[in-house]
Amino acid sequence: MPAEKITPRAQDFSEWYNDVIAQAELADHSPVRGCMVIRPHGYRIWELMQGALDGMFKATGHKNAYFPLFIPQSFLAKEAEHVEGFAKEVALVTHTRLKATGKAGAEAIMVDPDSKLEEPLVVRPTSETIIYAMFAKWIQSYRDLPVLLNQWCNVVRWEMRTRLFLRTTEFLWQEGHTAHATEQDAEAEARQMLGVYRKFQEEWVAMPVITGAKTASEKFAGALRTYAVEALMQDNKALQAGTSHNLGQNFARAFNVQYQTAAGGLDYVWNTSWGVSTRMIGGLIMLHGDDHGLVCPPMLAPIQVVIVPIWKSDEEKEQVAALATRIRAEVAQAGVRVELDFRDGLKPGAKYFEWEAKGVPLRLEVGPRDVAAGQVMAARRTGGKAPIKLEDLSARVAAALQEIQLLLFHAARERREANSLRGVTKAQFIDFMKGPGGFAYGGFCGSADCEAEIKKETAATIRVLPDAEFRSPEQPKKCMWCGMTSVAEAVWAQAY
RNA sequence: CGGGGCGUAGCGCAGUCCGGUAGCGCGUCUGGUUUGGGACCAGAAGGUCCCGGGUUCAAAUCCCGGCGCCCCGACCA
Repeated sequence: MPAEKITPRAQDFSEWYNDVIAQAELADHSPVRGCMVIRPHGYRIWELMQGALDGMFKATGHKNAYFPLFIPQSFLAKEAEHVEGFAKEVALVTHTRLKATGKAGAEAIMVDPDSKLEEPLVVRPTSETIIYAMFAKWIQSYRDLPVLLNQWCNVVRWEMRTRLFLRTTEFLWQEGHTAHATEQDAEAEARQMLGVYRKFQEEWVAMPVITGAKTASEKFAGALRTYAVEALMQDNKALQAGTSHNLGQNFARAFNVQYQTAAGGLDYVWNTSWGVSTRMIGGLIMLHGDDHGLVCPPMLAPIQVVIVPIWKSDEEKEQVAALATRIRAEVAQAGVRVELDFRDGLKPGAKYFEWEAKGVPLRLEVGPRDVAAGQVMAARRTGGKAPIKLEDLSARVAAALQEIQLLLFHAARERREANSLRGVTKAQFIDFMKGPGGFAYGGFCGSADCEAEIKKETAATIRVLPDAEFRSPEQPKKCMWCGMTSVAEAVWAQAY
């Protein structure tokens, strides 16, 4: 049965979101403020994301490495914009020991004042500084370039307000860091990785994205230019699902990452950094979920197919078990992540609801009638139920999964387009942001003041200055807000 | 950090205004009957009522002070 899509833009959406996470057993709030416990089912989604992305990074010539969790406080101070961007949200290690006080309860232990560090250590909010400090040691010659590294790790940002997956105090991510001889090389790398993110999100997450550049006020602290992929959620708020930065020579100067050029001169390297995080899981939930719970795109579904056996008598149970076991083996053999739910004492309907809440894309029901007819009943999480003949079962299952994957992508893209408004005027823009919301395309004068005023009045920000492919056929001449000459088309939305 | 809501059994909640035996639903356990869209009957287990003080013969309930969680705002991936 096709589920009604959830109510957009209400507080209901937040409640629904938390409920999906709970019902699907993805994550929990931890006893530590703002932190998240990712449960096995949720973590499996992350592992699948990691596997896919890691393969794409390696295919583009990158290698994995690991850098420390702790960064000397002084490192953070070396790049002026970077300090400003992160200083107000870092966790610090200032002491290295506790000591017993002899008192009872919570006071039984205290920070040992004698263990105070001379220089506090910052728990990494991102690793540019420590990585470029190392690059300075590793890079001497143009022959050492490019350096193309990635690391999978956790980072900590002490945000005021948190939300499972979307903005947690600690989160898991991947951060790529590269060094290049020329600006062109760095620009090409930043662009290439943005393309990798786009491909991953479209093909794996079934998440249509808009690519483009951030304005000065939205760019990464310390970057020359920031590019981003932006998606539209079902409540018509935008989610920044990944970023790629051309850092220019800003960090190279701050950390003295110099190399000898082929011509014999000395020059600073050009850096890029790029990252995606567990936030993408939040995006997946908000993009595809419905009133029945999570809808996992097959490519990232921890369980792609669940087999639910149905029986009455012992004799039927035996026959059904034989068939269910056989088809599990057959489907698993074809590389599909499949689970056979043979729990006794639960009615089939109860199992359906449970697996739907967990987002399993395809359910195969196997009962006495199917045994007799030489078929199984296949119910799609996206709606529709039809028998599948046992011949070619695994091929048909694979085809169904592929269709579901594509259907999710196309449905999401249609929703995005239906909630996009092009060539907006100021009045339309205000109504749009007060009302349904979505992506608003319009002319932008390039002024940060104008940008700030729009944000203040409508809570909308420029998500990207879209790449050519996403721009409107007719380019705006005037800023939709102030009426001055437009320097670029911009896409606005209220955002997570 | 500002505004709002909340904290009682594993989960969801009632009880708090107006102090007087700790309750309900779901889940769990036992037994039986069930099983093609959330099963039913019978029985059972399960609690520092967030923490610390105070008032009172008596506090989940009233008073004071903490802590934590959720939602909205500012900030952010």
